[in-house]
Amino acid sequence: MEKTDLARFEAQAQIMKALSHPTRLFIVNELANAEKCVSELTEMVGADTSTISKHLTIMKNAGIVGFEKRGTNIYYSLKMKCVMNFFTCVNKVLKNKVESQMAFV
Amino acid sequence: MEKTDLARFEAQAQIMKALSHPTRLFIVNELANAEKCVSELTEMVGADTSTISKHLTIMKNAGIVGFEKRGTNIYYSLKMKCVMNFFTCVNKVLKNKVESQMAFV
DNA sequence: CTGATATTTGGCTATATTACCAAATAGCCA
DNA sequence: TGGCTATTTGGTAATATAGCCAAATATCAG
Repeated sequence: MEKTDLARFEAQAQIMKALSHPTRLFIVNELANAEKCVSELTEMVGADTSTISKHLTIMKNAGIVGFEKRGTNIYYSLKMKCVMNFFTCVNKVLKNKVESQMAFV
Repeated sequence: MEKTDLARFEAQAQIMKALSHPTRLFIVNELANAEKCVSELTEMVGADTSTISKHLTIMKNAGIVGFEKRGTNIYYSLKMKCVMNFFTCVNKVLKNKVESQMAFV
């Protein structure tokens, strides 16, 4: 594998990794509808504020979400809109998996 | 978060996770061109055979790749074709990241 | 400035992932 | 059968990730 290719795959993998956690996927789905502040997301998820903050930092660093400070709140929004199309693709794979499991019944 | 939603996000996260490693992304890209057996991929990556085998198992379980046994070889192929579109999306994010870093120079 | 709220950061523990080596398994051919 | 090649599986050590608590930081209202 070429060195430049490796660097590209590592960069891509970092973005994929930032999308590889149930809570972060939940957040992405929420932000697809509307921007939300940390406390709103915290309440929706039902975890510690610091946990949500860290999840948001990971996605912020990956370039998936953006943020805007308004007063004491920080509003996060979905920057990577195209990720929503991919979920359709992922759901297709899940559907196939379910069907192939059905075949054994 | 609803219980059924959580289950869906967990399932999606598992697929994303299976795509969150540079070596696995390399393999996906190779398999997009043509099916390959484990030893071919092993040579291309330059890692231990068992390492590649485990990467392939992860993607097989996620439903990302399929396989076919022919003689002593096992040929892996890309099942989740739509993932290739997503790489375009991921590369857009990377491009934005590079540009926003340039802004500081 | 003080107190109250919102968010991030540091520290710690538990768990998960990765890579390599060694050994097991499977198919093929002499 | 016995040996050869291809692949998977088990074991282990190093590293990364996730969650919570406590503490730090920032903004606002009085």
